[in-house]
Amino acid sequence: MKVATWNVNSIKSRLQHALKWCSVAEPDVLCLQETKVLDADFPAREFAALGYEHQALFGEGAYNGVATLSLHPLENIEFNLPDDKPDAQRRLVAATVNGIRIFNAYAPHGTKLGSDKYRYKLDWHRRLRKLFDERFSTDDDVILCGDLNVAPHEMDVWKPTVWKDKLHFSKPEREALMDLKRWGFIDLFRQFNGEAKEFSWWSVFHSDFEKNRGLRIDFIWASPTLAEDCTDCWIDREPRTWEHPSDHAPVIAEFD
DNA sequence: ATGGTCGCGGTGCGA
Repeated sequence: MKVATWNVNSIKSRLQHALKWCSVAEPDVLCLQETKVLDADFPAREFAALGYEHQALFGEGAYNGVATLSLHPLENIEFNLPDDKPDAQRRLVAATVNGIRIFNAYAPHGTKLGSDKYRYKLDWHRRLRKLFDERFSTDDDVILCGDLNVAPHEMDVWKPTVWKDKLHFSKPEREALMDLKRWGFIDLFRQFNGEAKEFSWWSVFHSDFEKNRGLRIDFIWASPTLAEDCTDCWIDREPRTWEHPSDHAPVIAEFD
């Protein structure tokens, strides 16, 4: 089984990229972030035509939004964090596929260090950790994937001296991300790629991708026993080279 | 070293 995550930065703008990539990469489950579309306007038929007829949609009009698309049935679909209000930004959808509980997350950006939105970001990571503490054991088969908007280590940043104390790499953000991971998650990309400097995001400015000035902020994390069943995990930079790309590249994990 | 780009929606803001 293949699980993929991709921040598409508007599914309406990226539909042809997403369909093309799906038909080649053939993920069983595709977790999308920043869909930026109401559920009623999501291009559901286009994905169903490729076999992704099981869909958990959780979108807004212009911002945020997540969607989990699957070749296999999605069970027990849940939205957002337990203590989120009904009108909270739509950033999280969970579903069970083949016995695996998959959380598809779009963490807050944070906007600016020290801002209210920055504090909301740190608190969002904390509340997500709480969800796993309260609801799951590390013996369960759990995946947390998506755009977590923080680069954990220096090797996940193109130039750590430039990014020190910057949004996405500040100490409080890295600590919040590490605390979430310490629930028991294994970073599947790192399980197979050692200290490789590979990135999943480059700014929208073309020169940053051309010069490979990126960050690794998109992840597929798995609980320990599930991580043992993972045979590979990689970042596919190809769609980032296509015309009018998302600023993010997809990440894929394969399981036995 | 600086400034550079999109998406949304119909102007400037968020990323």
